[in-house]
Amino acid sequence: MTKTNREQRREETFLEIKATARRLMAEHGTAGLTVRGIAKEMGMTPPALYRYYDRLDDLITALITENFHALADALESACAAATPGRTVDKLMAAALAYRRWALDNPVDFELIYGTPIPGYHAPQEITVPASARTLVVFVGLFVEALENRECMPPPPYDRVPPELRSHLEQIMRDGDPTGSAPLLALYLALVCWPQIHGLVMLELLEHIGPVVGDMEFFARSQFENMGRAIGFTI
Amino acid sequence: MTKTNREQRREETFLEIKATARRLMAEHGTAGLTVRGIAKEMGMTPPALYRYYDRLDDLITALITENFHALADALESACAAATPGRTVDKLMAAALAYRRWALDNPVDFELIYGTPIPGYHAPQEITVPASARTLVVFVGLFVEALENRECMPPPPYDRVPPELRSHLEQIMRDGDPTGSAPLLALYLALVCWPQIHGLVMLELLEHIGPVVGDMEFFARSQFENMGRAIGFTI
DNA sequence: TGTACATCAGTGAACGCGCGTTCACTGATGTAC
DNA sequence: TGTACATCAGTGAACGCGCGTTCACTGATGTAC
Repeated sequence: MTKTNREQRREETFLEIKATARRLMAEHGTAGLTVRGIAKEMGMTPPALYRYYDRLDDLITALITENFHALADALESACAAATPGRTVDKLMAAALAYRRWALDNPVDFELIYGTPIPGYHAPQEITVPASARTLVVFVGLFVEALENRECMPPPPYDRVPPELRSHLEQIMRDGDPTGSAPLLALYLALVCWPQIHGLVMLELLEHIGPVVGDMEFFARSQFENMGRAIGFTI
Repeated sequence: MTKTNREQRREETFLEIKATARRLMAEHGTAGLTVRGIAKEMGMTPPALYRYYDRLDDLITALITENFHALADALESACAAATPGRTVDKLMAAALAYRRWALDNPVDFELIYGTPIPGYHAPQEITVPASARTLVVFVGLFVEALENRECMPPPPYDRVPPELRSHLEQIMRDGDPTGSAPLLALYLALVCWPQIHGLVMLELLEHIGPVVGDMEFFARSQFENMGRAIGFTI
C-alpha cells in the first residue's frame, strides 16, 4: 500500500502548516496564529488551509496536543539519559527538562499552560489525555523510586492524606485499570509538579528572574530541596 | 480647594471606565478589553474614551497596576486578620488569600500573571514596583518570624546560598536603603512564593483540580507542609 | 449679578486594517477501462 | 498504452465583522470681569 504523490504532499503540507504556525507564534506570540498569516507565509491563499483544517480551532487543538506530547517526550528523554537505577537523578533531570523545554519553547509552553487563546475552547476529550502525560511521567518516577526504596518519604509525605484518598484511587483506576501503581506515587507527583511549574511559570513571564539573579542555580537547588523533602537522598 | 463638578464627574468616569473594562474582561476574557466595547457598554462613542486614556495600552497599564495592588492589599488584610504574634498564621492566611484572590478574580489574576495581552507592552517602571508588593508582603512576614524566633529554618533553609547572596543584597539595597531586613527573609520568600503560585496557577487554569479532587484541602495542606519545611511550627 | 469668553467632555463620520470563512472556479493528479 | 473521467489542492473574489485611532465639530460647564 504505497502512498500516492498526492497523499505524501498532503502530509507534508500538514507538517508545513503546523511548523509555520509555530514559527509565527514564536515571533508574534499567540496572536500570530492566524489563518491569513500562515497562508501568506506559505505562499498560499487563506482558503487553501481549509482543505486541511475545517476551522482555525482544529489547528490550535492539534498544536496543543502536540505540545503536550513534546513536553512529555522531553521529560522522558531526560529521564532516559540519566544514570539507570538512580531515580533521584531522573527526577532532577525531569524537573530541569520541564524548565528547559519551557524556556526553549516559551510560546509553545504558554499555549498549553498559559491563558487560553481568546475564543478558543479546547475539546477536552482530545486535550486532557495528552495533558495527563506530564503528570504520568512523574508518577512513573515515584513508582520506581518507592519500589526500589530509593525514596523513603518522611511524614507528612509518607502517606496519602485520607481526605484525598478516594478521589485519587478513582483517578488511578480510570488511568490504569490494573491499579498496580502505589497511590503514594500519584500523591508525591501532585506535590512536586506545582512546585516545578510555579518556578518555571514565574521565570518564563519574568516575574522572579530579575529578583533571584541566577535562576539556573536557584531552580536546580529548589528542585533538590524538593527531592530531599519527599525522601530522596541527594 | 473644592472640586468642580467637572473634576468630580471626570474622576467618576475614570472609575466607570475601569469598572466596565473589568466587567467585560470577566465576561469575555482579556479579549473583552476593547475601546469600542467599553464605550458601547457605557453608552458613549469610542473616541470619548480618548479624553481619559491616550491609548488602550494606558488603560491596560492602569488595570494591571491596580490588580497588583489589589492582590497585595488582599494579602495584607488577610495577615492583619490573623492572630497577632502568630506569624505562621499570617503566612498561611497570606498563602490562602493569594489563592482566594486568584479564584475570585480569575481574569484580573491572568492579566497580571498570565500570558501578556498580544501587542501590549508594559512600561516596566510603572508595573514593576506594583508587582513587587506581593513579594514584599512575604518578605515582611519572614522578617517578623525570624526576629521573633517563630521560624527556625533547618538546613538548607537556614542560610542564603552563597551563589545568590550578592545579587539578593543588591536587590535589598535597591528596595530598602537601610538594608535592615535580613537577607534570609528575602530568600525564604523566594522559596515560598513559587510554590504558592504554581499551585494556584495550575488550579486556576484547571490543570490540577480534576486530578486532586479537593483542591481547597490540598492547597491548605501543601501550604502547611511548606511552612513546616522552612522552620515554622504548625 | 450678568455677560463674554475659555475650557473641554463627548459626538459623528471616517480612515485603514486584518480577521475567519464561503463560494464557484480551475487545473493538475490519479484511476478505470 | 491511451483515453475518459473523477478527485481534490489551491485560487480569486467577496462576505461581514470589529478593531484602534484621527479629526473637525457641538454644546454644556466653568471663569473673569
